[in-house]
Amino acid sequence: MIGAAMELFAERGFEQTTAGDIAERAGVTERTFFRHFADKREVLFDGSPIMVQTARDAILDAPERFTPLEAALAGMVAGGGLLEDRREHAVRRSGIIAANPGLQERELLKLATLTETATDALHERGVAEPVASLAAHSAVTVFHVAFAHWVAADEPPTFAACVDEAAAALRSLT
Amino acid sequence: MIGAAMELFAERGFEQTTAGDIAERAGVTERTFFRHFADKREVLFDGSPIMVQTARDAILDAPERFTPLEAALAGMVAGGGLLEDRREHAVRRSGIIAANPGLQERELLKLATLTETATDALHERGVAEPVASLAAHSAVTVFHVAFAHWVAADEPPTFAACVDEAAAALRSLT
DNA sequence: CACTGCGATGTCAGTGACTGTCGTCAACGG
DNA sequence: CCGTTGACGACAGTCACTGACATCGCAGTG
Repeated sequence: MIGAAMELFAERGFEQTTAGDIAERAGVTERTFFRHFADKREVLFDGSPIMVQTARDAILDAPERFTPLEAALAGMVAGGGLLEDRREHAVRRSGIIAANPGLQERELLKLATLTETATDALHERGVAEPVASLAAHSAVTVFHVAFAHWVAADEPPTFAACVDEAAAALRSLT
Repeated sequence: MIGAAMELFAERGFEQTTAGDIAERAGVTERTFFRHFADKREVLFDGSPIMVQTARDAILDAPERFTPLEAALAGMVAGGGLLEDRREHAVRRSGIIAANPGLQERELLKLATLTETATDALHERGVAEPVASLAAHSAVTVFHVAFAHWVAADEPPTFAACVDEAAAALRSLT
């Protein structure tokens, strides 16, 4: 079903594709489509909960000596690592999202839940406010910038390398 | 029209209010409502472009000696300053948004355009990538955290004070 | 004063995203 | 062999939003 949707979005664009179109190509009913996905946009964000969970686990498993920001960044590297072997898919998906404001909104929401989850994980590590929120926000910002760079690059670098690069730039800010 | 919408959202919630309801209370047609607002959510984000513009101007007007982050933060203080004398409204609005995921999505999108505008303004100041993006992201993060604190506080502090506080915490991260 | 845009609005019909409900059918455990 | 359960199709309904066209008030112009 996700495959059918991505095909159609690539062919005619997101708005020009109706939920019925996707369902038809997938060989099911429109009603069934909405049983699997809360709304038309969700079909592009299927793996998001897994990534968030992975990031959370990595933050909790990070060595104790790590600063809050370092722990949060470790989570981003772990989460982004899931994309490492599906770069093709990630690039196509990212192109579709870039072409539609509504999808960007949804992506922002997913990043926000990543931020919240990271904040909670830092709390569990004993980090207090507002440091936890700021470290989580900063780490997700780094993730965002790193992802953009990783997707745009011709010679694909390691995702972790992109994160390191963006994190270094962040440190140089203050 | 904005007043009518806020009343209804507060009375029965965002989802339980139809565009027709808002139009009726405002004494116009549903069609007219959609001539003034691109969609039902936009009615809560009317002042956003002005705030973004104010922030942009402040970034461009900041003293040359300011670092990129300092300039971006000056923009956030200026933008947030617009809310200073309408705190009541800001608090009610923020409660409505917090109660609805769709509205949070839209708010995130507005923050993203603030980030983009700030990035562009930094570019105009001669700041290069990825520093410009990261400084803008960081400043908007500070804005976000500061705003949440400003809205939640019982004894309302100055918005600028909230920004300073959050910015100090940010600096302590690295 | 009559005439002429023109911008804001009302009216109406239509599309598409979602939702609630009900019936069917196949897998599965007892 | 039978009751349960879960996934699905069928269908009707609501609501967000859009395009097309008619109307109306108002400013400027002769």
